[in-house]
Amino acid sequence: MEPVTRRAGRPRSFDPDVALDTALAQFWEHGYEGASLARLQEATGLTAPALYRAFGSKEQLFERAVKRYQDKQGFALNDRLPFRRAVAEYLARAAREFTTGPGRGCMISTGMLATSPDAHVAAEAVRIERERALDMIRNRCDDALEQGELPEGTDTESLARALAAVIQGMSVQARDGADTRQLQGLAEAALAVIPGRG
Amino acid sequence: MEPVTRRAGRPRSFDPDVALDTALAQFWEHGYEGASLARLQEATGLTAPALYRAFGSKEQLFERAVKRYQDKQGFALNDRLPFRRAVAEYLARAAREFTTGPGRGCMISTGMLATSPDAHVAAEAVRIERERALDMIRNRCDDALEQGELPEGTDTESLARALAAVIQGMSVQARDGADTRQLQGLAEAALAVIPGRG
DNA sequence: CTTCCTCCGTAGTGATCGTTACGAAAAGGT
DNA sequence: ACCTTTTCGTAACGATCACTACGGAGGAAG
Repeated sequence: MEPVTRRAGRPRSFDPDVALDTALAQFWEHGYEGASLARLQEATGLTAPALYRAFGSKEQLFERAVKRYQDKQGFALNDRLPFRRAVAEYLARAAREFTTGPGRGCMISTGMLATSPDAHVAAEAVRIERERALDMIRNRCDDALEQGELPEGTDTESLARALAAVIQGMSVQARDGADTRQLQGLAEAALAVIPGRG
Repeated sequence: MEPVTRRAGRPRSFDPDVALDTALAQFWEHGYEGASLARLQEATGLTAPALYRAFGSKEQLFERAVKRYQDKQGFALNDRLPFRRAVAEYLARAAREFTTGPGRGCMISTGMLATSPDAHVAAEAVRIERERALDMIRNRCDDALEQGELPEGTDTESLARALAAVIQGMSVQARDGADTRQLQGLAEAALAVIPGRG
């Protein structure tokens, strides 16, 4: 009697968990469509049939990867901390983890961003436009600071990035089905990022 | 002499500007990769060679569409308004326009989100996770309100959406190359959305 | 009318997509 | 030894991708 009861049949020649982690990294970095099966095969060192036997389909592999991502990287607002502290830690952790690890950003928030090779030029085009929008916001913040509309010492770079993030988040939520009223409420709440009497 | 000097050769049988608007709507709704050439052909009523003669390539068509989007839908922070008012109008306009028109959301912020048919299941998977994350945040906000950590009458739904938007925006900016320090600054600025003595 | 230029759409191109049929190989059970 | 069960990888599958060669049609110029 073996310590591990092994069912009949030829044993697997690879560890599915390792393969899943590798696939997760690919999905995280390149998005769902950007992580083609060819890429997944090369990254995992497995053949297509091996992946399909282990995970069923690309969709199911992605769903498994999302679950795995939540288990490893996911985190919630700390219930034991005061609310403000909990949010602060939450955002600080995001700032760290979005810029380290296998992929950049959050796999849930931007896991469907196409970054396949042939979408590279198009992705660059919109990235540049986002940069220009951020510059526009930052310049307006600088002007406001100069005109005394913002408290002295205001970090306009961070304020501009926060405002840009609000817009970008509104766009994500609009895609997810949020209606005008919900986004309007979001916008009014987000207005509080502007420092000063208000 | 004609009022409009027309160059030699067979004239175009369609209006490129109309075709561009139609293509823009497709890109806006389905993203770059999701708007396949077959889809663009069906939407515009043009053949593939016609599109290529007029715009060069799919990439160039997309870049033209992005420019057109900026011309039509793009807007800046109003320089003539007080800063806070300008931001308020900016966000309010976003709330309206992200939920109306040809596509949902902002084409610049989320124009690369894959929504092609075969990515639908995967997109739904991460959408559900975003919903769960939003629920988690909203519940924590409700708890905070009950415990007196937030001012009475606080709109927890809007506060939760604003916090979720910050995370989603951080993810976008991380993908765009923002570093940990920049995101940390963003996070600290965004912390001001939490109402109450701070 | 002929020539020239441009646009027209049919009918393909090769590449890549996700997926799988199938025969060989490697284990357990009897 | 033999059968069963499962995994192995080769070699495809049809569909779709972005893209284009090419012969014909429609206008302007000589």
